[in-house]
Amino acid sequence: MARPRKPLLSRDRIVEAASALVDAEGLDAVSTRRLAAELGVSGPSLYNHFRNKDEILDAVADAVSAQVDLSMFEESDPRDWPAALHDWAVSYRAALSAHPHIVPVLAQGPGRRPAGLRVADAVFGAMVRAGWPHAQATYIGALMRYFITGSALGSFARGFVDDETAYDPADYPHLGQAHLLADRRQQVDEGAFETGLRALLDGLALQYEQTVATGTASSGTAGVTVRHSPNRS
Amino acid sequence: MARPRKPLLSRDRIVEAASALVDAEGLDAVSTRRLAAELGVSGPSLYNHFRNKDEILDAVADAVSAQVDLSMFEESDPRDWPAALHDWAVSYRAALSAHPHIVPVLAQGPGRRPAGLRVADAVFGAMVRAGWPHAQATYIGALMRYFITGSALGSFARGFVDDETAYDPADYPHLGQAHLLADRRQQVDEGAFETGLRALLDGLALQYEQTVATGTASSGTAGVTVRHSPNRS
DNA sequence: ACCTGAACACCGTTCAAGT
DNA sequence: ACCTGAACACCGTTCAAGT
Repeated sequence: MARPRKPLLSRDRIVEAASALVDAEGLDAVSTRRLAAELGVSGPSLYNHFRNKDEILDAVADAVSAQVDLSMFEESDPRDWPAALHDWAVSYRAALSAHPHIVPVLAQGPGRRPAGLRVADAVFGAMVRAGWPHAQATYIGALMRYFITGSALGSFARGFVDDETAYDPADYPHLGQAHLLADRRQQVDEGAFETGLRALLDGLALQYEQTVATGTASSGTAGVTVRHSPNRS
Repeated sequence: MARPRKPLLSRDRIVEAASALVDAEGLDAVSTRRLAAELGVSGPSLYNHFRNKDEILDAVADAVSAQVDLSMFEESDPRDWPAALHDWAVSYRAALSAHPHIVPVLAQGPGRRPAGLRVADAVFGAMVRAGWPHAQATYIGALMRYFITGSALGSFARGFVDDETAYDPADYPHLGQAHLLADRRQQVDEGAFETGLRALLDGLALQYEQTVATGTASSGTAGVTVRHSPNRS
């Protein structure tokens, strides 16, 4: 069985199998031999479709980026940019949370990945339409990505170990044992993400008021359009 | 030379050599054999001092965390918490930027790493002293870490490739070629970090006013103590 | 206690050979 | 064009042996 008349592999099939493997067993479980076996071929076959293993993992990461919803940037009023950013951030985080093991790859800059670049491009375009100067629009895309990928990667939930004896209260007087319970940790992640996202958007709205809204054709000067509730408690 | 009378290795010596190797050639360059060779011993010797390779990399990451300045949380007025958070964030980012290759390890939650936990503990304690409820103080420590590690990890500067043909303007209409120049990229990282940090702190100050300052013994109700300049442009 | 060499079960990648 | 087995130069880790 040297060359079959119909190709056994395709880039899509490889990415699909790699994604499943990453999700099920983590990044370390992906070896070219193991992945090939999962696809019923021998190891070197993969090199007919990808230049190397890193390119496969990049494609897996990009498939996740492709699932990020970008529709809010086209559909809504450009002046609702905080609401659009909010919804986008939530969708982005949801996509990453569904595939936590690939986040380390995805977090390392957009690189050459098309879907990652498409995301960056959409945010930038929407911020420019909202009236932000080009430089600031770029910053916003970057800083939002920092926060979102950082939260998906450095989650409290994954960071701690389920061994209570590992954290001596004498060493960390403020880190109560309560933080170390598994379900409490997930609460921390949710709360920290929501709190941080709200702060980020409120802070950006403040900068918008001070630099963009004043002196442009923008309708009202006060309150901008902070759609997301500024405080929920 | 089976066992020398004076040990050839120590945890510190191993961590030092591993740090140097990571900084010079990246994470992939660190193999137990290579690291051992650098130290003048054979591969398996390392296992007398660390349980496995991951523990070595954890120790390298923790050594970076240990360089983060925490003095601002003890020295300054607790009500100056935004200024303290700001200075801490800058110091944290500087420490990570000096050792970019280990950030992926460090970003994956504080885990068992003592210095990482000490950082989390210091921030939490300072926020509680500033009057934040325990839950919010935890969130602040987590969300700041998200942003800082995210910015160190997903930097624009490292994310792009120095091959102009890789980015067809037809595919990404808003991503101007100017963004793709190496020095421009570093500007983006700096600007995005500063803009994001300012937004984060402004937004948190807003939440502080609305939830903490009102109804407590806090001195003034308006303005809190936003030391960092709210706008520099 | 702390180092060694040998060994085990793996890796990523290249390449000539097959159709 | 697309798959194969063989081969190369590596891995992380275990373990008996040495002092």
